[in-house]
This record gives sequence, C-alpha cells and structure tokens, in this order.
Amino acid sequence: MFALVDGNNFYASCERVFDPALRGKPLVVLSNNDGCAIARSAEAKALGVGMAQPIHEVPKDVRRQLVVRSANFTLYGDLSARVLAILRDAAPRVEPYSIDESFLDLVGIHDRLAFARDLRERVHRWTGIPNCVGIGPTKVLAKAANKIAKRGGGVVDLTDTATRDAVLANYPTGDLWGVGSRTAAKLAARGIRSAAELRDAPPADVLIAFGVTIARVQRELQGHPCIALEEIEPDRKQIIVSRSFGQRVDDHEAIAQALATFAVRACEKLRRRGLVAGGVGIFANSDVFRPELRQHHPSRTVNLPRPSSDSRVMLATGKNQQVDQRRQRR
DNA sequence: TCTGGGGTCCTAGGACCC
DNA sequence: TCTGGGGTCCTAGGACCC
Repeated sequence: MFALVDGNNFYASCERVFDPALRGKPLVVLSNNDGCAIARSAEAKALGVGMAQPIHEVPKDVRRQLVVRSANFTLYGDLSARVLAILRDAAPRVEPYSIDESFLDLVGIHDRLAFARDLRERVHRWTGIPNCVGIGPTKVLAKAANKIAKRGGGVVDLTDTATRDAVLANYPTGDLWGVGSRTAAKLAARGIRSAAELRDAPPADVLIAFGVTIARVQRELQGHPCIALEEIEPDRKQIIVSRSFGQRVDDHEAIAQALATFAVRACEKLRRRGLVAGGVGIFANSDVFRPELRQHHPSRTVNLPRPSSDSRVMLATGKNQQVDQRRQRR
C-alpha cells in the first residue's frame, strides 16, 4: 500500500513561507531569464496563468494583478528537505520522488486515513507547506488519488474497490501517471478514454500497441504493483547544465564563455554527488520559436580517457571538440 | 538458386515526468 | 522584444564481432 504526499503549488508555497504577505495573492514564480511561469498559486491559476506559460503571453490586464518572483531553488531545496524529514519520521520507508513529492510505504498502518490526515496536518503546521495525500495499492493509483485529493478534501484513499471503480470510470487516461498527451490521443483513437477503460482493455492488445510502459500502467490500475518503492536514489546517469540565451547570440566567443561556465557548474554537481563522468557532451539549439529561420542543433559527445569530475579536464575536452569541428569544416 | 544465428554497443528519436 | 531546466526509459536500426 502506497501514499503519495505532494506539496501544493510547491514553489509558490515556499515563497509564501518566507513572505507571508504573499498569502492570498495571485503569485507566479518565474523560470530563469524570468521567461516562463513554473509555479502558480491557486489565485494565479484562477486568473488563467498556465504551467510553463511564457509570462509575456499573459494578457496585460492579468499581468498587472500578479505578484511575480524569480525562482530561488536553494530555498525550495531547503524546505523540501524539511518536509522529507517529517515524512521519514512518520513512515519507515520513503521514496523522495521529486522536490515536492514523496511516496510512502503504508504497510503495517491500520488506519490509513487517520495516518494520512495527521501527516498532512503536521507537514503543514511544521513547514508551512500545504499538501495533499493520495493512497492506493499501487503507485499509479496513489498518484491518481492524490490528484483527486487536490480538488478538495486533501486526502483520498482508493484502496476500496467500489470507490476506485467509481473514480476510474470518470478519470481521463491523460491524467494518469505515465500517460502523456500523445498516448492519450492514441488510446482515444481506439475508444479508450477513461482509466477504467484502459484497465479493462485486452492486455495483449495494450502491450502490442503501446509497449511495456503502458502495459505496466494497466497492471497497476488493476491493483497489481509493478513499480517498486525506491528508497535509495540511484546515481545520476547524466547531469545537464543548460540555459536559454535571453537574446539572439551569433558571437562564438559568447557561446564559448557559456560553455565554460556550464562545464564548471556540471563538475560541481558531479563532485557534490561524489560522481565522475565517463564522457562529455555539448549541444546547442537555434531558436525553435523562429521556424522560418534556418535551424540547426549541433552536438558532440566524447568519452574521457579516464572518468573525471575535474573542470580543467572538461574545459580542455570541450576546447578540443571546438577545434575538431573547425578542422572538419575546412 | 542458395545467402547463419546469435550477441553487444552506439545513436537517434520519441514519449514521459516534475 | 521576451518562450524553463532538468531528468528517465523504450525502441529501432546500424555497425561490428564471432
């Protein structure tokens, strides 16, 4: 049995913890370069601000009403750790899934609803972060329960099969964990629109048409756990540092500068995790929002002679690749 | 006219998640 | 004018090996 604890509008809620004057106001947290909305308070959502919506696309009259903050990831990480500490104290097995979500193993807990309500309240009281809890016999069902809890009530348990049947009959496949918009459209083309319809479709057909990932979602909907709780975070397989340039860049020197900065930062991340990299990749993309211009996305990956987290090695490797490319162009 | 049967590694693209 | 920044897994196809 699983629970999913998820902070509401997490970044926006964090900002409110440190500035209570923001409570009740339509608050938006912006990405790097202050480009897109990456978190919205309930009030900002009500005004129609979308997730990842470019802020310049928000109508002026709406923008005037918003309170806007640039993202402060150090702050969010700090509050995330505080929430996690409370969860670990309450349950023996916890999987931190993202900065604002954790799965809990509820095995051995008799009164799940009471436990969840108490935990939710404690997280809110001790950290200031409002949150919701979803409960289910599989992770996919716990996720769905959480989504429903967000609509009101704060805690939803989908363990009971009658409750579950009623909920899944009206739950769109596209809202399921692991089913995105493309797959939802493909499912709809076959007449599968609700989670209940996916659950009850012939499994062999689902496997052939949609692959093992969706077949697993189907099994989980049926109540058979396929996705295990992972208490220990696996080592990263790649670490990426990338940024959009605010404006057009056609200066090679500026790009080389950015590459050097990113390489240093990537190495810091490696060292913080006690890892070394076996290879280095560099990529760049032209402006995808100007499709009328010629597009290109050069990339190059090389293996290092010896795995490393030394910025000097990365910088030298990056330089060699640039030289290589120039040679190739000649 | 016949044209093996495995296996691994790498890359690119697609789809998804927060 | 301004359009996020991370991650993961799966699949297919090609190169290569014995």
